[in-house]
Amino acid sequence: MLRLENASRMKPDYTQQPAIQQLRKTVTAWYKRNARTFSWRVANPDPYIVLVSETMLQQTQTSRVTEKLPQFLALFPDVYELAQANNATILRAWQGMGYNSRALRLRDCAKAIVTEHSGTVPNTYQQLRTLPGIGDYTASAILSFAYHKQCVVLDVNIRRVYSRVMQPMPTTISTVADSELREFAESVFPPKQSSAWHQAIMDIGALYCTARSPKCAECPLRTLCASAYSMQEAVRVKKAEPQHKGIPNRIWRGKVVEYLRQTHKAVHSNDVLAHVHPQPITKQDEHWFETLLQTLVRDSMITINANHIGLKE
DNA sequence: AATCCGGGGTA
DNA sequence: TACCCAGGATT
Repeated sequence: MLRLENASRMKPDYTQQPAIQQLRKTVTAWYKRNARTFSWRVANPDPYIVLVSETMLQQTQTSRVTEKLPQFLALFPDVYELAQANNATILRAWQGMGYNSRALRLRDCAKAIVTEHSGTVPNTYQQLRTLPGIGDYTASAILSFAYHKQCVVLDVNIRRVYSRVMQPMPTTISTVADSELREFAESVFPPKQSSAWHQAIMDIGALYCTARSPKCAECPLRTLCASAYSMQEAVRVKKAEPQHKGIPNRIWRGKVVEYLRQTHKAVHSNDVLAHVHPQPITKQDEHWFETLLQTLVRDSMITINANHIGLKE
């Protein structure tokens, strides 16, 4: 009796087909009833909208994209409109999204799609990967979600869920190596269901199998998961990043761009500095700021003429 | 393989 | 306060 009880609680062996089938059945049934609803998650999405939404979703929570995507699409309803936008227009439309280089790459991507692909988002991995701003995840997401290609999709959520399900993870920050993850990923997603499957895993990763404090007790995969209830909560060691007065330089850059979004004419660099930086301002602060501005020039976000700064047109 | 790149929600 | 997030490009 005790032996039977233990046996029933044994974790599945995902090198065996019955375990795979069990996982597929559980995930699919859960998703059918509990899928999150998003404006970009529709039966046959416009590939252009998938391109825009997946770019926005890079390192960005769904809640923010929910708000910004409709506004962005109202300004740039198709790839041709987006391709024509200048830097300042794109950067203003990107307000509140963060990682502003994404916005410029997305516009450049639209340009390339218009000039090299007759305005149609490519439907092969190789073609997608040559486009600016499209890496492994976004290429796979477009193929799977927009074109219903049967490919593996790996993002931070899916990596985390797969790692925990397939092997006992000692801590909440532990993951399996990518090579092994891909092998597992290839074997688990059900035939013809790449799109729904990968979005289902992302939902479970976002709702239960979270990075910090996973909700194993409520997770639909708790009986099928090698790591359920058994992970030590841990935190990543983060390396130092370039900063000024305790604030990372990327945040200072963001402050400058945000200020220039609102000032529709060029502003003297001293005024920009005064608006983003606490007083008093030393010579060292001024030198640091000049270097910071040069990185924004380098990244095609601003232009400087006679010490007057504006978003790059 | 490391580093850089936003900014807001959350515990 | 610290940590996290549907990554990608560069070096």
